Amino acid sequence: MTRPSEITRERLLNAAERLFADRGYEATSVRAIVAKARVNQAAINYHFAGKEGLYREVLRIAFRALTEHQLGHAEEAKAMSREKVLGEFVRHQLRPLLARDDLSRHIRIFNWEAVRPTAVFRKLVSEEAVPFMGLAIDLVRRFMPKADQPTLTVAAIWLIGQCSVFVRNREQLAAPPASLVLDETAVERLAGLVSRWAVAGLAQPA
Amino acid sequence: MTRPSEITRERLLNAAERLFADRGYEATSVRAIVAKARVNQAAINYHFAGKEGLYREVLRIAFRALTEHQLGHAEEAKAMSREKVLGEFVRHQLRPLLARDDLSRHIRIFNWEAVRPTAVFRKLVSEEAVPFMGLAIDLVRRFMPKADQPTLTVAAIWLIGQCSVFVRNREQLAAPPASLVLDETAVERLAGLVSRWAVAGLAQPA
DNA sequence: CTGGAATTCGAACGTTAGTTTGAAAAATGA
DNA sequence: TCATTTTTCAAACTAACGTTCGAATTCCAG
Repeated sequence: MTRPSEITRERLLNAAERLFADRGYEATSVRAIVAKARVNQAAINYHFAGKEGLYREVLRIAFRALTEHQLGHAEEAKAMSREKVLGEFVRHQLRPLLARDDLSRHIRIFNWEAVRPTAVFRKLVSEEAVPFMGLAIDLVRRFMPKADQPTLTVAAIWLIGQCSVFVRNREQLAAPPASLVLDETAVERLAGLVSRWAVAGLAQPA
Repeated sequence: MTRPSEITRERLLNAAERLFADRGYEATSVRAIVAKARVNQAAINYHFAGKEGLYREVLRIAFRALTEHQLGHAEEAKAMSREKVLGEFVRHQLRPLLARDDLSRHIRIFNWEAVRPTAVFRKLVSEEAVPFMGLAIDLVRRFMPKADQPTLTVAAIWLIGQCSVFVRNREQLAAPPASLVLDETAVERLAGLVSRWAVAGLAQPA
């Protein structure tokens, strides 16, 4: 195999990521992707052996980017106070409320998967989610050192959920009756509130 | 208008609710609904003026059922301790983890809407969610009587999110790496944990 | 009964879906 | 440069989608 032209591949991945994040896998058509990527209709089948193959590749990229970002700060976190680490964790989780960047797109793709997981996603998570869960468990363990493993697992998921409810329902929360304003200062204040509540919950006497 | 035959309507609503809950609006085909309901292909258009009209009706029914259940206990809740009310609230929210009943289906339909809200859903929520939000705000107010309205709103959403992360990700949490067991005793224990954490978070000194 | 409205039915409509095809074009290594 | 491979392209394919249609049937008040 000679050196292939990667431009088409890259354009497809970029366009597909945005469309999958916005509309989910099913509602995104191959024609919409190739139009946005400005490549030929048959390009997806040629480069990814079909729509599903393209989606698998997008999922892989999103997952790697997300966990790498989290795991990248694992070392320096050990030197910080547990409250500080938790605050950073919460702030990072709430970031998609503000920006419509890569991180936000990746999380939105996973939101779709939370409703009805695809087979390819299930496989990906079971293979690659272990280190990320380990990170969250290490964090909550600093608040409840005597808890057993199942409780720590539940606590880690619970912590993640503190933020995801705001991220996931962002659109509805901005509308009545909640009418949340989600500018920079509001998100900062929100991060502070959630952090304090989470700390109080985790740090309580057993 | 003479007395119409309601059987077809009822069968359509029942079949559609199940399919919408399982696959979401887009991925559910009209042909799948009429096959499950064992009625004619054209029945949806005749009775509901199209797929969207049927979905609107399903949403209305689900929303009414969900909020009526919550609002039905509003009166007796006033006489209970705030911790007891919150415990009941959490337990009720976690119920879909166990049973695949009406409640579970309704929540799954709303989960789909959380990812990409349809216009009809947005309208429904903005019109009918006010009393439910008021209920949750009343509950958290008993823990933070001095908080202002925006903080109460955030706290109410936060409380709802304590449970929804488990409900929404039920399928993934049962698989590795979390590997949560979700039988009756486990859910009961989970409800206890979440309740205590939520109480600790809300009741902390400002 | 019976006549008119309500409802059901099977077939077809026009569109869009994902994929396949084979020729044209571009890129590559000798 | 040239022979070969890799990549692009426009067009067409089959299948499924939501909806429409007119005839057939069922229902019910008079």
